[in-house]
Amino acid sequence: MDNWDEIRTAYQVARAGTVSGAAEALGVHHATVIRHIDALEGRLGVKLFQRHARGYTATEAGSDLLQVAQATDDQFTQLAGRIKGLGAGVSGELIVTSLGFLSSFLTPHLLAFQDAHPDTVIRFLTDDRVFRLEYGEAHVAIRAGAKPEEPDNVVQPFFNLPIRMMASDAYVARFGMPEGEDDLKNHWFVGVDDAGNRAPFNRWMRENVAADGMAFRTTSGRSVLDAVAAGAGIGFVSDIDIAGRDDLHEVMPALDEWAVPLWLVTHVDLHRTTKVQACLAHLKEAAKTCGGQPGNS
Amino acid sequence: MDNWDEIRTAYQVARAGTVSGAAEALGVHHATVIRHIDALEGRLGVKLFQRHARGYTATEAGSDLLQVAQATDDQFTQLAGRIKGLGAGVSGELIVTSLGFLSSFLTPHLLAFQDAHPDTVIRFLTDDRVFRLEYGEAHVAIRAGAKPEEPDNVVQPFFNLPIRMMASDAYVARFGMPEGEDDLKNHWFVGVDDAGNRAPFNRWMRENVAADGMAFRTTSGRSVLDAVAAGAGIGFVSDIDIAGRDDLHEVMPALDEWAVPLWLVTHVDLHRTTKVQACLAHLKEAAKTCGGQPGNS
DNA sequence: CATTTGGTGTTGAAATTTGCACAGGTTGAA
DNA sequence: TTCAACCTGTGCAAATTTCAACACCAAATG
Repeated sequence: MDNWDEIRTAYQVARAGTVSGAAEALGVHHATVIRHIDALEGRLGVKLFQRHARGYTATEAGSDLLQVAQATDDQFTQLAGRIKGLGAGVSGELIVTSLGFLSSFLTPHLLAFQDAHPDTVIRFLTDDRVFRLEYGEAHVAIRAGAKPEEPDNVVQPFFNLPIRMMASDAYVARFGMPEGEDDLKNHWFVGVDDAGNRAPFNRWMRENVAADGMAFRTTSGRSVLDAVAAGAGIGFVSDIDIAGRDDLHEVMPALDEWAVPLWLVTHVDLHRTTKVQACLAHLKEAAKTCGGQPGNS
Repeated sequence: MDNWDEIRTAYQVARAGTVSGAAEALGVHHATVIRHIDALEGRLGVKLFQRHARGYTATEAGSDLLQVAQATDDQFTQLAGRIKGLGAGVSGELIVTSLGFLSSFLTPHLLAFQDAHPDTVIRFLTDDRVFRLEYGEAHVAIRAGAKPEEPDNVVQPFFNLPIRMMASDAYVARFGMPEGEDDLKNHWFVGVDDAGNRAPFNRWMRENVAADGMAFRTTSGRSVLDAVAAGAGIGFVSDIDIAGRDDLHEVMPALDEWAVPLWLVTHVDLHRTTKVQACLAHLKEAAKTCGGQPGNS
């Protein structure tokens, strides 16, 4: 049963009882309607209507079709309403993804967003791997580091996450606080064990701290925080991880170049939906009020 | 939500996951599929799919459409099966109509037909008014008299119903049997009170029996039979009404010209369906075996 | 009884849709 | 790394569909 449009035409004919009426309802010429009916009957091998001078009356087959098509029409109308509402309103599922270390910062704001839009169900995915927007894995992704340049992705600056050089109570008790920038070379450091890591604060560390000053190397950013907290050495910690802890102390004033740029990334196909727009606006507002520096473009 | 074909295209894309796959399934060019999707999305104002190099993946709206369209496709497939079976097989409703006086003859044959085709429900309509095939009031009509010439009706000869000149026991007891054709003018007759009645035996009666010989005039054929049976006079009765009665006696041998031609009439739109054909075949067979004279064309 | 109205059905002309060929991109394997 | 396979996307020509106008018929109307 191909050519659903002909079924729709036949449906209107059955409803109106006349070809002309159906043509008007469909907004096409009545000759078109006649041809559709003829084609459909020809393909089915059954007469759907009995023709007479005053119009068409449905045969059994025609009434059967009328019923089915009636239901279909209702379904499609509802579907169109749902879909349009889906695009226009803020409802349904909203998938946000980011690297794991942003979770503690993002979660409260996402919850606030869900409160503001009760019809939405937010799924917040964090993983080490990068979720691919092209495959519909997420609506909004927060990326860190260099500006993503993937095609079909629209990228907006989120904010620059300040990174500070921190030492824990335990470290200070054992080794004391560095006395200014020149004293740093006499201290132990904790860092990421990845020469290719291009984060600006890591580059700074590689350049300004002797390699034998690295007391502890880890592979994940999360472990750095744990190592710093345990007193293994001085390390770079983001504002997010610092918040609410008083066992960490800033070793020297943070340099702007250390800050990690964060990006809001969406797929071009979904970027214009009001739902995604609402989410982006909410996140940007959150970044503004929570003291992050404005992102660079 | 107009243009159901585009929904069907979108459905196939959602199913296949690629434009090319959908195009192959639909038997159209993949460019056509892309244009359908674009048009549909444009009209809905919502992206149904996310495009990437490996194909299309459905968004929420797309998955919603997939579900609805899946159900629709099933519905239409079932419908097509039903309709095709409806035309091919002998099932469903079969409406037969005739003038009332043929009821006693037709009913047993229609019951036999229904026995032979258990899936059919026969509706046998008899009325004085002529049912109109053009409006779908009946599938098969049995007409009497002159050959119907309505357009869009296909007319086949059924059989010639013999008409006999009969007198009842009661009449013979009072007035005796006419002694040959010449004696008819000395007897009483029962006839239809309608000068315009063009039935051949009525014309014959008007020409060969003095007007004052008409003892009893009625308006319906049924009443003639009752009047003859009651002994009001001699009258013309069809073989159908004579069958099984032994209180009626034939006054003189029936003339061929008295016979009433019967016609099987169907609407051209329904004539080719196997159901109608089966019914016509059955009725013709019944006419042959039940002693009717072959119809004239 | 002529006339008007509202419908079907059919033809050539126009417009839209479709198909084709090719460009450009990505993925995965050699 | 290169290559091959596969998919999307687009300009242009062809084919199909649609439109417009008319003929025609039947029923309603005066």
